[in-house]
Amino acid sequence: MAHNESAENYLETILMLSHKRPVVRSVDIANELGFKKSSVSIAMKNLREKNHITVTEEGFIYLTEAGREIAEMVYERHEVISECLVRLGVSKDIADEDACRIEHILSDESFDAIKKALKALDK
Amino acid sequence: MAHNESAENYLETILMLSHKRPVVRSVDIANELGFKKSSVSIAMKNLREKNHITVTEEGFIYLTEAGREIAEMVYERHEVISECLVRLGVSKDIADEDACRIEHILSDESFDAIKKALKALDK
DNA sequence: GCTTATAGTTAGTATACTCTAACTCTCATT
DNA sequence: AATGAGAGTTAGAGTATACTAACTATAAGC
Repeated sequence: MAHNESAENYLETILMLSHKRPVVRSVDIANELGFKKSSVSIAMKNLREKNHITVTEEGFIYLTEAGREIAEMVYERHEVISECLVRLGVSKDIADEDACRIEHILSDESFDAIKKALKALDK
Repeated sequence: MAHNESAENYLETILMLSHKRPVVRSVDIANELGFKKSSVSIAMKNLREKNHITVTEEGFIYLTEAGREIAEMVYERHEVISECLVRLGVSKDIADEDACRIEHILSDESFDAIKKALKALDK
């Protein structure tokens, strides 16, 4: 993974918020992540320029195909890593915090290995 | 863990190199990490100011008590995380690379859980 | 003694990311 | 109409980290 940690995190947050609400605005992202709206504004500008999101006149934010792909990949990583830690006895909260950081830096190979191990446990 | 990722990495590298060679110099660290010597020079200055290393007149670098403690903690994390990934089927090289990044951001709780799980496997 | 290689330092640059502060725009209520 | 809340933007600052380029100092070889 390239070092788009910040961008990946924003995309993931947009995806998560879009599951919870009808529309997602900059201010919702700022609240969710605990960032200032100016920071989010700049981040959204960058995501727009990379064609990872589109923003309507009303300020509603939508993922593009490319953006959604990244967001869903990161989200899946989050779920798998968090689940793995919880299985090892880590509390849900801490597992989520750790997953939030690890999801961006883990190699594909390691991710696949963890995913496979979890699947094997489910059988 | 505070965000001393870079400093932690330098300390860990000094510890590793000190296992392989009689003395450790800035240039050895630069070669090991693939950084420019100017970057290492600045990093060593910071570590000196934090009393994590001492540097002799000849330019030999030694960990202080405080520095060694951090280095050994990070090193142990590296070993445990890498071992965990290898057990899941990840190649040694990739496991090492991933461990290098995860070791700085994993919570104590998750680290302990992984360590415990590995120990249980060894029995 | 002079040249070259090796090691270290410093100054200034670049990137990524977030922050504060100040501004605009729109809408609702008085 | 005027005030004020909510949302978004921009400019400028600050931190962390590594880089290039230019410099110093020391040691080795000719």
